[in-house]
Amino acid sequence: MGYKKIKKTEKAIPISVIKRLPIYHRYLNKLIDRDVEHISSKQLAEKLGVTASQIRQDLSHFGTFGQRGYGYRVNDLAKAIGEILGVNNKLHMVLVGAGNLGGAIINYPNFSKRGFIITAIFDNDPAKVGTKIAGCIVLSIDSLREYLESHAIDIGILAIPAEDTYEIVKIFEECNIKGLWNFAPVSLNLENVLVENVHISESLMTLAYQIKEMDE
Amino acid sequence: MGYKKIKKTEKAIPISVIKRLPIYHRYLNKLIDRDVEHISSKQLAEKLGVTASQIRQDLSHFGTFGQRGYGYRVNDLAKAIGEILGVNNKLHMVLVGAGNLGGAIINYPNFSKRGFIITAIFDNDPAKVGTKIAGCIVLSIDSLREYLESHAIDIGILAIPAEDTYEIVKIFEECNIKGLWNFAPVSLNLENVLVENVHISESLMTLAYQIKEMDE
DNA sequence: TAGATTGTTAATCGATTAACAATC
DNA sequence: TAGATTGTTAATCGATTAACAATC
Repeated sequence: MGYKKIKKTEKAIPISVIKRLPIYHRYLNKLIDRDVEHISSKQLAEKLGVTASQIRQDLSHFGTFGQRGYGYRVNDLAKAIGEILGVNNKLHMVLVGAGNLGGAIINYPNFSKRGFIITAIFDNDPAKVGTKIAGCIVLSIDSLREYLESHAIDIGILAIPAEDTYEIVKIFEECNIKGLWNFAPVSLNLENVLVENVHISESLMTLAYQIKEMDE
Repeated sequence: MGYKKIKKTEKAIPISVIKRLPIYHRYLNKLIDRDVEHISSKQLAEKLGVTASQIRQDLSHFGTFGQRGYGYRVNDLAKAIGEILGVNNKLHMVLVGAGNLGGAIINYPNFSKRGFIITAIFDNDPAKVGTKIAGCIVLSIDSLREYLESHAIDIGILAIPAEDTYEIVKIFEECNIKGLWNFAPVSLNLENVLVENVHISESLMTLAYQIKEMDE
Protein backbone atom coordinates (compact mmCIF):
# COMPACT_ATOMS: atom_id res chain seq x y z
CA MET A 1 0.00 0.00 0.00
CA GLY A 2 0.96 3.64 -0.20
CA TYR A 3 2.51 5.68 -2.94
CA LYS A 4 6.18 5.38 -3.37
CA LYS A 5 6.53 8.85 -4.71
CA ILE A 6 4.20 11.67 -5.60
CA LYS A 7 4.38 12.56 -9.25
CA LYS A 8 5.41 16.08 -10.08
CA THR A 9 2.97 16.46 -12.94
CA GLU A 10 -0.48 17.70 -12.04
CA LYS A 11 -2.33 14.42 -12.02
CA ALA A 12 -1.26 10.80 -11.99
CA ILE A 13 -2.13 9.00 -15.19
CA PRO A 14 -4.55 6.11 -14.60
CA ILE A 15 -2.90 2.74 -15.08
CA SER A 16 -5.77 1.72 -17.35
CA VAL A 17 -4.68 4.45 -19.76
CA ILE A 18 -1.04 3.36 -19.63
CA LYS A 19 -2.02 -0.21 -20.43
CA ARG A 20 -3.67 0.88 -23.66
CA LEU A 21 -0.78 2.98 -24.95
CA PRO A 22 1.38 0.02 -26.04
CA ILE A 23 -1.63 -1.32 -27.94
CA TYR A 24 -2.05 1.94 -29.81
CA HIS A 25 1.69 2.09 -30.32
CA ARG A 26 1.92 -1.36 -31.84
CA TYR A 27 -0.91 -0.77 -34.25
CA LEU A 28 0.43 2.62 -35.33
CA ASN A 29 3.76 1.01 -36.13
CA LYS A 30 1.95 -1.54 -38.23
CA LEU A 31 0.33 1.34 -40.11
CA ILE A 32 3.74 2.93 -40.66
CA ASP A 33 4.91 -0.31 -42.28
CA ARG A 34 1.92 -0.08 -44.57
CA ASP A 35 2.72 3.55 -45.40
CA VAL A 36 -0.54 4.84 -43.94
CA GLU A 37 -0.10 8.56 -43.38
CA HIS A 38 -2.98 9.53 -41.19
CA ILE A 39 -5.80 8.00 -39.19
CA SER A 40 -8.77 9.31 -37.24
CA SER A 41 -9.59 8.28 -33.72
CA LYS A 42 -12.69 6.62 -35.13
CA GLN A 43 -10.75 4.42 -37.54
CA LEU A 44 -8.19 3.52 -34.91
CA ALA A 45 -10.91 2.70 -32.42
CA GLU A 46 -12.66 0.34 -34.80
CA LYS A 47 -9.48 -1.58 -35.45
CA LEU A 48 -8.62 -1.95 -31.80
CA GLY A 49 -12.06 -2.59 -30.40
CA VAL A 50 -12.26 0.52 -28.24
CA THR A 51 -14.19 3.77 -28.64
CA ALA A 52 -12.93 6.84 -30.45
CA SER A 53 -13.81 8.86 -27.39
CA GLN A 54 -11.57 6.72 -25.25
CA ILE A 55 -8.60 7.13 -27.55
CA ARG A 56 -8.98 10.91 -27.55
CA GLN A 57 -9.51 10.96 -23.82
CA ASP A 58 -6.44 8.76 -23.26
CA LEU A 59 -4.23 10.94 -25.42
CA SER A 60 -5.47 14.12 -23.79
CA HIS A 61 -3.64 13.11 -20.60
CA PHE A 62 -0.37 13.76 -22.38
CA GLY A 63 -1.03 16.67 -24.69
CA THR A 64 -2.53 17.31 -28.11
CA PHE A 65 -1.37 15.21 -31.01
CA GLY A 66 -3.95 15.54 -33.76
CA GLN A 67 -5.34 18.02 -36.21
CA ARG A 68 -9.01 18.88 -36.13
CA GLY A 69 -10.77 17.81 -39.26
CA TYR A 70 -7.86 15.62 -40.31
CA GLY A 71 -6.99 13.14 -37.59
CA TYR A 72 -3.52 12.07 -36.51
CA ARG A 73 -0.35 11.77 -38.51
CA VAL A 74 0.52 8.13 -37.92
CA ASN A 75 4.24 8.79 -37.75
CA ASP A 76 3.95 11.65 -35.30
CA LEU A 77 1.52 9.90 -33.02
CA ALA A 78 3.57 6.69 -32.94
CA LYS A 79 6.63 8.71 -32.07
CA ALA A 80 4.82 10.66 -29.37
CA ILE A 81 3.43 7.55 -27.71
CA GLY A 82 6.81 5.89 -27.99
CA GLU A 83 8.30 8.79 -26.11
CA ILE A 84 5.65 8.68 -23.41
CA LEU A 85 6.32 4.98 -22.94
CA GLY A 86 10.05 5.49 -23.11
CA VAL A 87 10.60 2.85 -25.78
CA ASN A 88 14.02 4.23 -26.51
CA ASN A 89 15.17 4.13 -22.91
CA LYS A 90 17.50 1.26 -22.27
CA LEU A 91 16.50 -1.08 -19.47
CA HIS A 92 18.78 -3.77 -18.18
CA MET A 93 17.17 -7.00 -17.15
CA VAL A 94 18.15 -10.42 -15.86
CA LEU A 95 16.18 -13.56 -16.50
CA VAL A 96 15.76 -16.17 -13.81
CA GLY A 97 14.71 -19.56 -15.12
CA ALA A 98 16.17 -21.07 -18.27
CA GLY A 99 13.27 -23.38 -19.04
CA ASN A 100 10.84 -23.30 -21.92
CA LEU A 101 9.24 -20.10 -20.78
CA GLY A 102 12.57 -18.38 -20.20
CA GLY A 103 13.62 -19.38 -23.68
CA ALA A 104 10.41 -18.03 -25.13
CA ILE A 105 10.86 -14.71 -23.38
CA ILE A 106 14.46 -14.22 -24.39
CA ASN A 107 13.60 -15.04 -27.99
CA TYR A 108 10.62 -12.72 -28.07
CA PRO A 109 10.78 -10.67 -31.24
CA ASN A 110 11.97 -7.07 -31.19
CA PHE A 111 12.84 -7.33 -27.57
CA SER A 112 16.30 -5.85 -27.77
CA LYS A 113 15.25 -3.44 -30.50
CA ARG A 114 12.92 -1.85 -27.98
CA GLY A 115 15.72 -1.16 -25.54
CA PHE A 116 15.16 -4.18 -23.32
CA ILE A 117 18.53 -5.77 -22.73
CA ILE A 118 18.88 -9.11 -20.97
CA THR A 119 22.36 -9.15 -19.55
CA ALA A 120 22.35 -12.52 -17.79
CA ILE A 121 20.33 -15.68 -17.28
CA PHE A 122 20.25 -17.63 -14.03
CA ASP A 123 19.14 -21.18 -13.33
CA ASN A 124 19.44 -23.66 -10.50
CA ASP A 125 20.00 -26.64 -12.78
CA PRO A 126 23.76 -27.42 -12.92
CA ALA A 127 23.23 -29.04 -16.31
CA LYS A 128 22.11 -25.71 -17.74
CA VAL A 129 24.75 -23.53 -16.11
CA GLY A 130 27.44 -22.68 -18.65
CA THR A 131 25.23 -23.27 -21.68
CA LYS A 132 24.10 -20.42 -23.89
CA ILE A 133 20.57 -19.36 -24.75
CA ALA A 134 20.16 -16.87 -27.56
CA GLY A 135 23.80 -15.96 -27.16
CA CYS A 136 23.52 -15.30 -23.46
CA ILE A 137 25.34 -17.50 -20.95
CA VAL A 138 23.44 -19.23 -18.14
CA LEU A 139 24.85 -18.55 -14.68
CA SER A 140 24.24 -20.37 -11.42
CA ILE A 141 21.41 -19.02 -9.33
CA ASP A 142 23.90 -18.91 -6.46
CA SER A 143 25.62 -15.99 -8.15
CA LEU A 144 22.44 -13.92 -8.61
CA ARG A 145 22.88 -11.79 -5.52
CA GLU A 146 26.48 -10.97 -6.28
CA TYR A 147 25.57 -10.18 -9.87
CA LEU A 148 22.83 -7.78 -8.82
CA GLU A 149 25.14 -6.10 -6.35
CA SER A 150 27.78 -5.48 -9.00
CA HIS A 151 25.60 -4.54 -12.00
CA ALA A 152 22.95 -1.88 -12.57
CA ILE A 153 19.90 -4.00 -13.29
CA ASP A 154 16.45 -2.46 -13.60
CA ILE A 155 14.15 -5.43 -14.03
CA GLY A 156 14.17 -9.06 -12.98
CA ILE A 157 12.22 -11.56 -15.06
CA LEU A 158 10.81 -14.48 -13.12
CA ALA A 159 10.25 -17.57 -15.25
CA ILE A 160 10.45 -20.03 -12.40
CA PRO A 161 8.16 -22.46 -10.58
CA ALA A 162 5.87 -21.11 -7.89
CA GLU A 163 7.78 -22.85 -5.11
CA ASP A 164 11.06 -21.08 -5.90
CA THR A 165 9.52 -17.64 -6.10
CA TYR A 166 9.72 -16.52 -2.49
CA GLU A 167 13.43 -17.17 -2.21
CA ILE A 168 14.31 -15.46 -5.49
CA VAL A 169 12.06 -12.48 -4.86
CA LYS A 170 13.78 -11.94 -1.51
CA ILE A 171 17.14 -11.59 -3.26
CA PHE A 172 15.75 -9.07 -5.73
CA GLU A 173 14.09 -7.08 -2.95
CA GLU A 174 17.25 -6.95 -0.90
CA CYS A 175 19.21 -5.79 -3.94
CA ASN A 176 16.65 -3.01 -4.53
CA ILE A 177 15.50 -4.06 -7.96
CA LYS A 178 13.14 -1.52 -9.50
CA GLY A 179 10.72 -3.90 -11.16
CA LEU A 180 9.85 -7.57 -11.50
CA TRP A 181 8.18 -9.06 -14.54
CA ASN A 182 6.62 -12.11 -12.99
CA PHE A 183 5.63 -15.16 -15.01
CA ALA A 184 5.62 -17.49 -12.00
CA PRO A 185 2.11 -18.64 -11.06
CA VAL A 186 2.02 -16.56 -7.89
CA SER A 187 0.47 -13.16 -7.22
CA LEU A 188 3.27 -10.91 -6.10
CA ASN A 189 2.57 -7.73 -4.16
CA LEU A 190 5.68 -6.04 -2.90
CA GLU A 191 6.14 -2.92 -0.87
CA ASN A 192 9.11 -1.42 -2.63
CA VAL A 193 9.23 -3.10 -6.01
CA LEU A 194 6.97 -2.51 -9.00
CA VAL A 195 5.57 -5.83 -10.11
CA GLU A 196 3.88 -6.80 -13.33
CA ASN A 197 2.24 -10.17 -12.81
CA VAL A 198 1.65 -11.99 -16.08
CA HIS A 199 -1.25 -14.19 -15.06
CA ILE A 200 -0.98 -16.73 -17.84
CA SER A 201 -3.06 -19.55 -16.47
CA GLU A 202 -5.53 -17.12 -14.92
CA SER A 203 -6.19 -15.70 -18.34
CA LEU A 204 -6.97 -19.16 -19.66
CA MET A 205 -9.35 -19.79 -16.77
CA THR A 206 -11.11 -16.52 -17.51
CA LEU A 207 -11.52 -17.58 -21.12
CA ALA A 208 -12.75 -21.01 -20.02
CA TYR A 209 -15.36 -19.42 -17.78
CA GLN A 210 -16.65 -17.25 -20.58
CA ILE A 211 -16.89 -20.24 -22.91
CA LYS A 212 -18.79 -22.15 -20.26
CA GLU A 213 -21.22 -19.23 -19.85
CA MET A 214 -21.69 -18.93 -23.59
CA ASP A 215 -22.68 -22.59 -23.73
CA GLU A 216 -25.08 -21.89 -20.84
CA MET B 1 -19.64 -5.28 -30.58
CA GLY B 2 -22.91 -6.66 -29.25
CA TYR B 3 -23.69 -9.43 -26.85
CA LYS B 4 -23.57 -12.94 -28.14
CA LYS B 5 -26.17 -14.17 -25.78
CA ILE B 6 -28.04 -12.81 -22.82
CA LYS B 7 -27.31 -14.69 -19.64
CA LYS B 8 -30.21 -16.40 -17.98
CA THR B 9 -29.14 -15.49 -14.48
CA GLU B 10 -30.33 -12.16 -13.15
CA LYS B 11 -27.24 -10.11 -13.81
CA ALA B 12 -24.13 -10.64 -15.85
CA ILE B 13 -21.05 -10.99 -13.70
CA PRO B 14 -18.51 -8.25 -14.35
CA ILE B 15 -15.40 -9.51 -16.11
CA SER B 16 -13.27 -7.77 -13.50
CA VAL B 17 -14.76 -10.11 -10.91
CA ILE B 18 -14.14 -13.19 -13.06
CA LYS B 19 -10.51 -12.22 -13.51
CA ARG B 20 -9.94 -12.25 -9.77
CA LEU B 21 -11.50 -15.63 -9.11
CA PRO B 22 -8.56 -17.68 -10.43
CA ILE B 23 -6.28 -15.64 -8.21
CA TYR B 24 -8.36 -16.45 -5.14
CA HIS B 25 -8.59 -20.05 -6.30
CA ARG B 26 -4.86 -20.49 -6.66
CA TYR B 27 -4.09 -19.05 -3.26
CA LEU B 28 -6.77 -21.12 -1.54
CA ASN B 29 -5.26 -24.24 -3.03
CA LYS B 30 -1.92 -23.20 -1.68
CA LEU B 31 -3.53 -22.90 1.76
CA ILE B 32 -5.01 -26.38 1.38
CA ASP B 33 -1.49 -27.73 0.79
CA ARG B 34 -0.45 -26.04 4.01
CA ASP B 35 -3.40 -27.55 5.88
CA VAL B 36 -4.92 -24.18 6.67
CA GLU B 37 -8.54 -24.78 7.62
CA HIS B 38 -10.11 -21.38 7.53
CA ILE B 39 -9.38 -17.81 6.53
CA SER B 40 -11.15 -14.47 6.82
CA SER B 41 -11.69 -12.10 3.93
CA LYS B 42 -9.32 -9.74 5.71
CA GLN B 43 -6.47 -12.24 5.85
CA LEU B 44 -7.01 -13.30 2.26
CA ALA B 45 -7.14 -9.71 1.10
CA GLU B 46 -3.83 -8.87 2.77
CA LYS B 47 -2.11 -11.78 1.08
CA LEU B 48 -3.44 -10.94 -2.37
CA GLY B 49 -3.17 -7.17 -2.24
CA VAL B 50 -6.89 -6.45 -2.55
CA THR B 51 -9.47 -5.26 0.00
CA ALA B 52 -11.55 -7.54 2.20
CA SER B 53 -14.60 -5.70 1.00
CA GLN B 54 -13.81 -6.53 -2.57
CA ILE B 55 -13.43 -10.22 -1.88
CA ARG B 56 -16.79 -10.36 -0.10
CA GLN B 57 -18.40 -8.28 -2.81
CA ASP B 58 -16.95 -10.53 -5.52
CA LEU B 59 -18.15 -13.72 -3.85
CA SER B 60 -21.60 -12.28 -3.25
CA HIS B 61 -22.24 -12.46 -6.99
CA PHE B 62 -22.33 -16.22 -6.73
CA GLY B 63 -23.88 -16.96 -3.36
CA THR B 64 -22.83 -17.15 0.27
CA PHE B 65 -19.78 -19.17 1.18
CA GLY B 66 -18.64 -18.08 4.62
CA GLN B 67 -19.68 -18.18 8.23
CA ARG B 68 -20.17 -14.95 10.11
CA GLY B 69 -17.69 -14.57 12.92
CA TYR B 70 -15.53 -17.36 11.54
CA GLY B 71 -14.60 -16.68 7.97
CA TYR B 72 -14.38 -19.20 5.13
CA ARG B 73 -13.51 -22.88 5.23
CA VAL B 74 -10.58 -22.97 2.82
CA ASN B 75 -11.58 -26.32 1.36
CA ASP B 76 -15.17 -25.36 0.76
CA LEU B 77 -14.39 -21.98 -0.75
CA ALA B 78 -11.73 -23.40 -3.07
CA LYS B 79 -14.18 -26.04 -4.22
CA ALA B 80 -16.94 -23.49 -4.75
CA ILE B 81 -14.76 -21.15 -6.79
CA GLY B 82 -13.45 -24.11 -8.73
CA GLU B 83 -16.99 -24.99 -9.65
CA ILE B 84 -17.83 -21.43 -10.68
CA LEU B 85 -14.79 -21.39 -12.93
CA GLY B 86 -15.50 -24.88 -14.19
CA VAL B 87 -12.02 -26.18 -13.42
CA ASN B 88 -13.23 -29.72 -13.76
CA ASN B 89 -14.80 -29.22 -17.15
CA LYS B 90 -12.71 -30.67 -19.90
CA LEU B 91 -11.76 -28.30 -22.68
CA HIS B 92 -10.10 -29.46 -25.86
CA MET B 93 -7.51 -27.21 -27.36
CA VAL B 94 -5.11 -27.12 -30.27
CA LEU B 95 -1.85 -25.24 -30.26
CA VAL B 96 -0.65 -23.40 -33.33
CA GLY B 97 3.05 -22.61 -33.26
CA ALA B 98 5.64 -25.08 -32.06
CA GLY B 99 8.29 -22.55 -31.18
CA ASN B 100 9.68 -21.60 -27.80
CA LEU B 101 6.46 -20.07 -26.65
CA GLY B 102 4.37 -23.01 -27.81
CA GLY B 103 6.70 -25.33 -25.95
CA ALA B 104 6.41 -23.21 -22.83
CA ILE B 105 2.63 -23.26 -22.99
CA ILE B 106 2.32 -26.98 -23.53
CA ASN B 107 4.69 -27.66 -20.66
CA TYR B 108 2.92 -25.28 -18.31
CA PRO B 109 2.47 -27.06 -14.98
CA ASN B 110 -0.90 -28.51 -13.99
CA PHE B 111 -2.32 -27.70 -17.36
CA SER B 112 -3.86 -31.08 -18.07
CA LYS B 113 -4.74 -31.59 -14.41
CA ARG B 114 -7.05 -28.62 -14.72
CA GLY B 115 -8.97 -30.18 -17.57
CA PHE B 116 -7.18 -28.36 -20.38
CA ILE B 117 -6.32 -30.94 -23.01
CA ILE B 118 -4.11 -30.08 -25.97
CA THR B 119 -5.00 -32.61 -28.64
CA ALA B 120 -2.75 -31.43 -31.46
CA ILE B 121 0.03 -29.03 -32.35
CA PHE B 122 0.37 -27.34 -35.72
CA ASP B 123 3.32 -25.62 -37.31
CA ASN B 124 4.30 -24.38 -40.74
CA ASP B 125 7.92 -25.48 -40.46
CA PRO B 126 8.36 -28.80 -42.32
CA ALA B 127 11.32 -29.61 -40.09
CA LYS B 128 9.05 -29.60 -37.04
CA VAL B 129 6.17 -31.54 -38.55
CA GLY B 130 6.26 -35.13 -37.34
CA THR B 131 8.32 -34.37 -34.25
CA LYS B 132 6.83 -34.64 -30.78
CA ILE B 133 6.56 -31.99 -28.11
CA ALA B 134 5.59 -33.12 -24.63
CA GLY B 135 4.29 -36.34 -26.14
CA CYS B 136 2.12 -34.58 -28.67
CA ILE B 137 2.84 -34.85 -32.39
CA VAL B 138 3.31 -31.75 -34.53
CA LEU B 139 1.09 -31.63 -37.61
CA SER B 140 1.33 -29.48 -40.68
CA ILE B 141 -0.52 -26.20 -40.57
CA ASP B 142 -2.10 -27.24 -43.86
CA SER B 143 -4.13 -29.83 -42.00
CA LEU B 144 -5.51 -27.43 -39.38
CA ARG B 145 -8.80 -26.76 -41.13
CA GLU B 146 -9.51 -30.42 -41.73
CA TYR B 147 -8.57 -31.24 -38.14
CA LEU B 148 -10.94 -28.61 -36.76
CA GLU B 149 -13.73 -29.83 -38.99
CA SER B 150 -13.36 -33.39 -37.77
CA HIS B 151 -12.71 -32.85 -34.06
CA ALA B 152 -14.60 -31.03 -31.32
CA ILE B 153 -12.13 -28.35 -30.33
CA ASP B 154 -13.07 -25.58 -27.91
CA ILE B 155 -10.03 -23.35 -27.85
CA GLY B 156 -7.23 -22.47 -30.24
CA ILE B 157 -3.93 -21.32 -28.82
CA LEU B 158 -2.02 -18.87 -30.99
CA ALA B 159 1.71 -18.91 -30.37
CA ILE B 160 2.66 -17.58 -33.78
CA PRO B 161 4.25 -14.46 -35.25
CA ALA B 162 2.06 -11.42 -35.83
CA GLU B 163 2.26 -11.75 -39.59
CA ASP B 164 0.73 -15.23 -39.63
CA THR B 165 -2.15 -14.34 -37.34
CA TYR B 166 -4.73 -13.12 -39.82
CA GLU B 167 -4.60 -16.26 -41.94
CA ILE B 168 -4.79 -18.64 -38.98
CA VAL B 169 -7.54 -16.72 -37.23
CA LYS B 170 -9.62 -16.90 -40.40
CA ILE B 171 -9.47 -20.69 -40.33
CA PHE B 172 -10.52 -20.78 -36.68
CA GLU B 173 -13.37 -18.37 -37.31
CA GLU B 174 -14.66 -20.33 -40.25
CA CYS B 175 -14.55 -23.53 -38.21
CA ASN B 176 -16.54 -21.83 -35.44
CA ILE B 177 -14.01 -22.11 -32.68
CA LYS B 178 -15.40 -20.97 -29.33
CA GLY B 179 -12.36 -19.23 -27.99
CA LEU B 180 -8.85 -18.15 -28.90
CA TRP B 181 -6.04 -17.78 -26.41
CA ASN B 182 -3.85 -15.34 -28.26
CA PHE B 183 -0.13 -14.96 -27.54
CA ALA B 184 0.63 -13.38 -30.90
CA PRO B 185 1.57 -9.71 -30.61
CA VAL B 186 -1.67 -8.51 -32.19
CA SER B 187 -4.87 -7.24 -30.59
CA LEU B 188 -7.63 -9.55 -31.75
CA ASN B 189 -11.25 -8.48 -31.60
CA LEU B 190 -13.60 -10.91 -33.25
CA GLU B 191 -17.35 -10.84 -33.72
CA ASN B 192 -18.15 -14.44 -32.98
CA VAL B 193 -15.20 -15.79 -31.08
CA LEU B 194 -14.21 -15.12 -27.48
CA VAL B 195 -10.63 -13.92 -27.40
CA GLU B 196 -8.21 -13.68 -24.54
CA ASN B 197 -5.27 -11.57 -25.66
CA VAL B 198 -2.17 -12.24 -23.58
CA HIS B 199 -0.39 -8.95 -24.06
CA ILE B 200 3.07 -10.06 -23.08
CA SER B 201 5.18 -7.28 -24.46
CA GLU B 202 2.56 -4.68 -23.60
CA SER B 203 2.82 -5.73 -19.97
CA LEU B 204 6.57 -5.17 -20.06
CA MET B 205 6.08 -1.73 -21.59
CA THR B 206 3.63 -0.88 -18.83
CA LEU B 207 6.20 -1.92 -16.25
CA ALA B 208 8.89 0.07 -18.07
CA TYR B 209 6.70 3.18 -18.03
CA GLN B 210 6.11 2.87 -14.31
CA ILE B 211 9.81 2.46 -13.65
CA LYS B 212 10.55 5.52 -15.72
CA GLU B 213 7.96 7.52 -13.74
CA MET B 214 9.36 6.29 -10.46
CA ASP B 215 12.79 7.57 -11.48
CA GLU B 216 11.11 10.86 -12.44
C1' DT C 1 -22.68 -14.15 25.95
C1' DA C 2 -19.05 -11.20 23.67
C1' DG C 3 -16.18 -10.91 19.80
C1' DA C 4 -15.56 -11.58 15.16
C1' DT C 5 -16.70 -11.56 10.55
C1' DT C 6 -19.92 -12.18 7.05
C1' DG C 7 -23.31 -10.55 3.40
C1' DT C 8 -25.28 -6.58 1.61
C1' DT C 9 -26.68 -1.85 1.08
C1' DA C 10 -25.21 2.76 0.47
C1' DA C 11 -21.58 6.08 -0.59
C1' DT C 12 -17.64 7.08 -3.04
C1' DC C 13 -14.61 6.98 -6.45
C1' DG C 14 -12.92 6.42 -11.06
C1' DA C 15 -13.35 5.28 -15.79
C1' DT C 16 -15.93 5.40 -20.04
C1' DT C 17 -19.00 7.51 -23.13
C1' DA C 18 -21.53 11.32 -25.08
C1' DA C 19 -21.77 15.77 -26.70
C1' DC C 20 -20.20 19.80 -28.78
C1' DA C 21 -17.60 24.07 -29.42
C1' DA C 22 -13.25 24.89 -31.53
C1' DT C 23 -10.83 24.68 -35.62
C1' DC C 24 -8.21 22.52 -39.34
C1' DT D 1 -16.33 27.82 -47.25
C1' DA D 2 -18.33 23.21 -45.76
C1' DG D 3 -17.18 18.96 -43.79
C1' DA D 4 -14.61 16.47 -40.71
C1' DT D 5 -12.53 15.53 -36.55
C1' DT D 6 -10.18 17.00 -32.62
C1' DG D 7 -9.77 18.28 -27.57
C1' DT D 8 -12.37 18.79 -23.61
C1' DT D 9 -16.25 19.28 -20.55
C1' DA D 10 -20.25 17.13 -18.74
C1' DA D 11 -23.08 13.02 -18.08
C1' DT D 12 -23.25 8.31 -17.39
C1' DC D 13 -21.94 4.15 -16.06
C1' DG D 14 -19.60 0.74 -13.37
C1' DA D 15 -16.46 -0.76 -9.90
C1' DT D 16 -14.52 -0.26 -5.36
C1' DT D 17 -14.79 0.93 -0.68
C1' DA D 18 -17.15 1.89 3.59
C1' DA D 19 -20.41 0.88 6.88
C1' DC D 20 -23.27 -1.90 9.55
C1' DA D 21 -27.02 -5.03 10.73
C1' DA D 22 -27.20 -9.95 10.87
C1' DT D 23 -25.44 -13.84 13.01
C1' DC D 24 -22.11 -17.52 13.90
